[in-house]
Amino acid sequence: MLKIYNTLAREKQTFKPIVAGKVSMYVCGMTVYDFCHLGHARVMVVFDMVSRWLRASGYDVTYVRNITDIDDKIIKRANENNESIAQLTQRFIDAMDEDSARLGVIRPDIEPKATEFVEGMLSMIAALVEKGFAYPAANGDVFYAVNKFEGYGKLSGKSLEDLRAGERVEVDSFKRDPMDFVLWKAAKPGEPSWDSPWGKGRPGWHIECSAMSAHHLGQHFDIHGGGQDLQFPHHENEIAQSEAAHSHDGKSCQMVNYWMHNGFVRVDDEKMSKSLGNFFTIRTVLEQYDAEVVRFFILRAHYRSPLNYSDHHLDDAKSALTRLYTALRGVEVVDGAVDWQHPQAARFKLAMDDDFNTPEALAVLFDLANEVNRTKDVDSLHLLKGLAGVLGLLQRHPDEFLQGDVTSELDVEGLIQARLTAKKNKNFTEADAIRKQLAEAGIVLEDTPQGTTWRRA
RNA sequence: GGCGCGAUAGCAAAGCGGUUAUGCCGCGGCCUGCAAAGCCGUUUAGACCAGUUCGACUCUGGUUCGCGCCUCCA
Repeated sequence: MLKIYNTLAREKQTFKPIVAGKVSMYVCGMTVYDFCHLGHARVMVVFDMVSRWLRASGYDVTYVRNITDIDDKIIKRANENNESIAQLTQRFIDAMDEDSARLGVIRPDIEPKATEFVEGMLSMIAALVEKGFAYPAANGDVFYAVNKFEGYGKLSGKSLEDLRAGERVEVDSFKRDPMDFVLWKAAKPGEPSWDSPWGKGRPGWHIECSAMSAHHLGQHFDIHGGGQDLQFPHHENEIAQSEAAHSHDGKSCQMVNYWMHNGFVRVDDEKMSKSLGNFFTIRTVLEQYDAEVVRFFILRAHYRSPLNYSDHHLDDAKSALTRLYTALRGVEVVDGAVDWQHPQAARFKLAMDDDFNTPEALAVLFDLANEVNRTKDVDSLHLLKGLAGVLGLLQRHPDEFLQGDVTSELDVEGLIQARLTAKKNKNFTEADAIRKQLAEAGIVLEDTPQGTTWRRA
């Protein structure tokens, strides 16, 4: 039985889908004005893992991840670059697709773009105004009146009084309450805009997710995910918008049953973020590390824990993954269904069902690798590959992983043959010299009863 | 200031009220011409102070430290 830590309840809860056998899941995706960094990689990989596990558990999953393709930063960046907004966003959507594919992320079923849903947002804003949850201001903006929504703060555990007392509440004279947030922004000269009952403008950030999730998954759906930093205000505001807009006779209806938030990627114990400037883009990291190593690195920590990024940790992950691939080397693995009756598969399932405990699930993989290395047991071998596949790992040919990123000018096979000849002639000095030469090129030789193989260091 | 999360061996990271986590690194052994890989064994744990308990890394309270949200953020 799957248990999920629900931010809304602040505890693990048994997962019960709204419709038996089906799961509707919405995850907040990227604002596409720059390359994705490792923090984005974590969201993509974590919720990819979640959707894979739900599917492996037999659920029919509809996974929606949005693309924010209109906002202040996009407009600013497009102006700076002297390119159109459409050009800019498409460029970074393509880059994002490329990065996520390399990380082994299966594309979400639906990837709606904000600009394609402005109409839906406008009708939702209209409903909010009509029901008294929102008001047009004198400057042409439309604001959400937080004090009209009873449950405001229930996700993030904040109270309006505490929020108002905070030091960093923005002052905006057009708001009735400093905590009110914008649903519709009046267009400034030169900005892209859409017509609306309140004049030309563009949507606020939060409304897009409310409109798109309702359109694709309905007013009430199972799982909503995103980074921890979206908990407040973004997700709090989504709830306020959706539950108020969809309310009937003054009774609000629940938007989401399970809220999931993944932890941050950190650098030197600080959150990796754009504003701090301490971010590493996915593509930069992939210049140095195999994408599967990065995926493994992410899944190695529990999704809610902080994850420190450093070369040392990536090196460590690489060594660990090498161990798993080494166990698969030189043996035929026919892909087949996982036998969930197997004790180790049962252990894996128990771990994954416990709020997606991937570190424990990976420990099962290592125990299986040990079993394979010891006994060459075929069931363990298939299970190792099968279970790893559920996590999107270990699906390449071992040699591709173990030898893949070596680009050597040397004739590796020729040198291996020369060394074997030298060995046969007991000329160990020569044999060791060849091995040293290869080692300096980053190639490690391994003599086995079946012959000599090599891998990159 | 308000709210929340965390502190596990050299590094990373889980479960668990009593029994080997796991990976990397180190050490010893087996294997090997020597290595590598693998196998076997092994050294390093549970921030601090109380309490509950026959027994706590695991539960409770406090202290200290770290991090996050309260502003755009995955």
